[in-house]
This record gives sequence, C-alpha cells and structure tokens, in this order.
Amino acid sequence: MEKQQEIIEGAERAFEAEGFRGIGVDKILAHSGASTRTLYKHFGSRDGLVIEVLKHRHLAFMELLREADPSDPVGQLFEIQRRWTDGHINSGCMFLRARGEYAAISAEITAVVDDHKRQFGTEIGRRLEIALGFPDADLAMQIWLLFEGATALLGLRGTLALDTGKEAAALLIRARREYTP
Amino acid sequence: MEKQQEIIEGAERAFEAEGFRGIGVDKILAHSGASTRTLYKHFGSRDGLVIEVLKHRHLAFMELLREADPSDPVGQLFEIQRRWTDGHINSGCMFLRARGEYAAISAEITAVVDDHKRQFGTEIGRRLEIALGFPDADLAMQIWLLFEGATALLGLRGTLALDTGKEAAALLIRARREYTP
DNA sequence: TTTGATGTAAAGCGATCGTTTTACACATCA
DNA sequence: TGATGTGTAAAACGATCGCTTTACATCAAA
Repeated sequence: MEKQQEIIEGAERAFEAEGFRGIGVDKILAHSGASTRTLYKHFGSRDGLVIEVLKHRHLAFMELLREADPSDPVGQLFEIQRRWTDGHINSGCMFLRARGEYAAISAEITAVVDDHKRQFGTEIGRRLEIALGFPDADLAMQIWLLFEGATALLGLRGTLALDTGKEAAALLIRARREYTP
Repeated sequence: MEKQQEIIEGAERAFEAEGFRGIGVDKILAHSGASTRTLYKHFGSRDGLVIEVLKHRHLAFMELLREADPSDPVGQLFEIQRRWTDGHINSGCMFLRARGEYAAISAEITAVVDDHKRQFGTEIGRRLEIALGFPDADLAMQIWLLFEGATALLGLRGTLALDTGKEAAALLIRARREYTP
C-alpha cells in the first residue's frame, strides 16, 4: 500500500527531469528503489503508471486549490504555482507535456489531461466570478492564458513569470470592474 | 541539396505528431521517403537532425515576423500564429517541447531553444515599443505570457485561445497608454 | 567516358526497450 | 505452523532503438 505511492512520486520526479518517453522503467524505478515486478503488479504497464502519476498530480493540485486563502481567489492561482515550484523542476505543465508525447499513441492519457484542464478552466471561471461579483468567460480565458504562459516560461524566466502573470490578471480584473460597474 | 530539406520538413511533421523521443528514425524518415544512410550523411546523428529541425523552424518563424503587416505590431504576433496553425498539428510550442524532452541529455538542444526564446522575447519588446512609443519591459513580459499561453492551449481550445490573447494584449496596451501619457 | 556526388535498399551491429518469469525473503495473521 | 500478501533480485523474452555497413542506381560535370 505504501510502495505504490513511492513509485508514483518517484516516477513524477523522473518524468519532470527526463520527460515521459525519454526514460525507461529501470530509471523510473531507481527514483523509488522498487523492482520492476512491483511496478507491473500495481500498474499493469508503463502507461498505467503514467496515468496514475497524472491522476495523482491532478488530485494534489486540486487539494492545493482547496487549501488556498479564499481572499484574492485569482491571485492565489499564481501563488499556488509559486509554492509548487519549490522542490520541483520547472519544465512546463506536466499535463500538456504528457499530452504532446502521448497524443499519437494513447487516447486514455489524452483524456486524463483534457479532464484536468477542463476542471482547471472551470475553477478559474469560478474564482473570477467570486472576485468580480459576476461571471465573465472571456476574462476567465484571458487569465487562463496568463497562467499557462507563466507555467510555460517558468523554466526560462523563473518566478518573474509568476509575478508578471499575477500582476496582469489583477490589472485586467481592475479594468473590467471600472468599465462595467 | 534537396533531400536535406525534405528530411527536415518531414521530421518536423513527425515530431509535431508524435513528440521528439517517442518516434524512431525509421518513422521519421517515412515522412520524407529518405533512407537512413542519407540521414546520417547529412546530419551525423538523430540529435543532429533535431537541432536542424529547430533551427529551421526558428528561421521560418523569424521570416514570418519580418513579412507581417507593420501596423498593429503586437496583434500581428497572434495573427502569425493563427496562420501557422493551418496545416499544422497544434501540440504546443515545439521549442518548449524539445526543451522538456531533451533537457536531461542535450545541452545543445536546450541552448538552441533558449536562443530562440530570447530572440522572441526581444522581438516582443521591440514591437511593443513601436505600438506604445516607449519601452515597457513589464508589459512586454505580460504579452509574452499571453502568447505562450495561447500557444499552449491551442490544441485544447483552438483558435479561440489566439482571439483571447490578442484581445487581452490590446486591452493591456490601451490601459497602459491611458494611465501614462 | 570516366569520375564523383547523391541517392536507395537492406542486412546487421550492440544496446536498450517494455514485459514476463523464476526464485526467494520477510512480514502478518488465522 | 502454515498460508497469504508484499516485496526484491536477476535473468531472459522478443521487439525496437540509433547507427553502420555493403552493394548498387542515377546523373551531371570533367
């Protein structure tokens, strides 16, 4: 019951550092010290492990969203991402990376990613409505772009990308409030 | 002199569809009909081909930037991306994908990506200065986030991501003009 | 007409891939 | 005590990997 989690968390670190397709099961398991037999007992296949890693990451991210300070609900998105970067390699969004590397061969992995992104997009809309007092799908999408852009550039520009995204989101929200009271 | 280009362009399509590490040289070459011998004669190694694909893509993108209508220099960034999406698979930024998949094993590929992104970041600053009349590094970074976010979400949300990014960029520029004349 | 450059076809190199298998260790609990 | 569950170690499976090699075709320039 415990090794399963260790394998998932080790694989998460391995995929962050070396990509999904560019690393073999032996190297993946070196991060947790488990044997190949244990991997196939718990996950059935390498792809099965990838799916569980993504689902684990999704749940962990949703948990961070739930814990976050409810004031400034939109700005907290970027703060959550800032906290996440401590102790992690910033190689862009793990979900989009998985989608790019598996799109041609695994519809199931694509579906897990799309599910996560759909939920995240909905969450942004929800948070924006709290901040604004009314829903605004266009502005929610704009903030989503800022978040994804900040995540993509985290590896190249560091946390400045998060500062910039947070600031731009606040600016757009302020402008929206002023022009439609 | 001609097969070399055919191999590069075929490989570009192959990497877009299947990722960089998730495809072998045989499948890469199936897109151009070339033999493995020709590949290794021209590029020396698989990694050598990857580098040439990225450099080719960089030059093609810079050429599109040069051709673009000079009025509305910032909005044109998104229009260029829109034109690019015709006839291409939208699997996120190819440079960032390459960086993620090769970061652990090829410093040269990482360097090519970083070079491209640095030049693109500079180009955004240049275009913003034209639109604004004065430089603004913070706003340039904000627009960069919008662009990268739109690119990342192109596969999931289609060209709506580009519309949204372009609109948000215009909004931010307008706000900046009004508050600091 | 010969030479050299450029190409394909196809077999094979050792290495590594994902996966399975055999054999064994160590707990917990009936 | 003995069955069961969970784990490791290590060898081996066929397939595929990046890459090299041999053999041969084409064609323009010298």
